[in-house]
Amino acid sequence: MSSATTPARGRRRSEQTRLAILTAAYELTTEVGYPDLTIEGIAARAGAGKQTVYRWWPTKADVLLEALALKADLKVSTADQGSFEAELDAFLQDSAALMAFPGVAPVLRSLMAEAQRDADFRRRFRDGFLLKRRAALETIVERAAARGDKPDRLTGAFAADVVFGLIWYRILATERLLDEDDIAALEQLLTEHPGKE
Amino acid sequence: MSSATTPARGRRRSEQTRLAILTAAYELTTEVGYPDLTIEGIAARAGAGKQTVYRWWPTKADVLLEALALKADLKVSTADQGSFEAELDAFLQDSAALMAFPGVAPVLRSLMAEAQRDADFRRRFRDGFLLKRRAALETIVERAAARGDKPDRLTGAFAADVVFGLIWYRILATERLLDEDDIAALEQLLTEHPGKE
DNA sequence: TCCTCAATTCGAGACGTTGCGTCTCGCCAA
DNA sequence: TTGGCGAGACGCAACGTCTCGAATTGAGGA
Repeated sequence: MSSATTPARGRRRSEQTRLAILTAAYELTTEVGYPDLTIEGIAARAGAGKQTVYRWWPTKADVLLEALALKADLKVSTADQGSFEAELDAFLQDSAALMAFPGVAPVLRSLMAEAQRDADFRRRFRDGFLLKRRAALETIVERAAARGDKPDRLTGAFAADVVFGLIWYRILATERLLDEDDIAALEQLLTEHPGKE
Repeated sequence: MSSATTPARGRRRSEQTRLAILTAAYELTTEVGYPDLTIEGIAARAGAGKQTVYRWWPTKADVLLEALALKADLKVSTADQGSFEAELDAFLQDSAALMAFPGVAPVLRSLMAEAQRDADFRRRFRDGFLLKRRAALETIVERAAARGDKPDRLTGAFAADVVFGLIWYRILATERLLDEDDIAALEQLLTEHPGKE
């Protein structure tokens, strides 16, 4: 069960080929679009065999998911900024910047679309991407609660639904990215203290 | 440009076949799932020829979009209820009921996914479905503004982004439907009057 | 130390299958 | 006479699997 039981005999996986495949997938998506992205095309562009791709990734969506993590730095700011408002702002700024990174929005659209079609990928996408993003935001809300900084009746889960709901709805249903006004409106909505002040 | 210029010569379109195709598409989607839904399968189930389907709908997604309108009553409550809160509640209750209607959530998932892949369908889906839903909610916000009932700094567009963002994020990224607690939390979020009270 | 063998990945591409969207046919209704 | 109808043949494209010989790596014997 441990790695010690598998001394890794035989030829090792080529890291160079792995990177070539991920890069080819990302570039091809921006060039021809996700529907016309094929495993065959990825392999050809990367100078690899089809079997090499199929050996390591179950679907083209999984290739793209890993390529996204490679291309765009997916770490989000969850550092303690002293106040709920400051941390929420940092998180939203990071998210907006990520969305604005070239090619990211189309790739996210494609991955979410694929997650609706393929139940297995849906699980991998949720565990490997969506839930990680949620966890980051919920950490901020929990810290605010411990700090006594959190608006009443606001739960981490609901805050995540609202924030990611807005972000994803913008990506999927509109063509608009998050701008400063959106971030300001969202912060105002979530940081109000009803019944106080 | 008017219908008078087309005296409708030749055999008329069969309404019976149209309904059979829409019903077959809706049922097949719930049975085999959207990815395995094919025009050939729809035609076979409906006892129609492939060409009959292709003649009237450009893609299977368009068939399903029309089938959705047929199966689930898509009208939303925009009647004047006297207050912003009452109208928002009625709208959210209607939306939650629609989502809970058998087969609606999977169909909505499929249509949104298809809209990410096909730019032409994307436009039809937006104009024929998404924007109509938005307009209904924005009507409510505008009436509240005229009534002096609207929270400060809340715009119809932003309210629509938040509400539909939450609904769609729930459909696409989670498996949870809107429940009463969600509706209550959303209403509280949107009806607070910061700086007043 | 050196050699041989098994294990594993690699690039390349052949293969059968599937569903696509178009086209054609004869029939039928307005 | 015009155009929708059911039925299905047709060529095309991409799928995912399989096979091939070469390259790389570790294990174990000489």
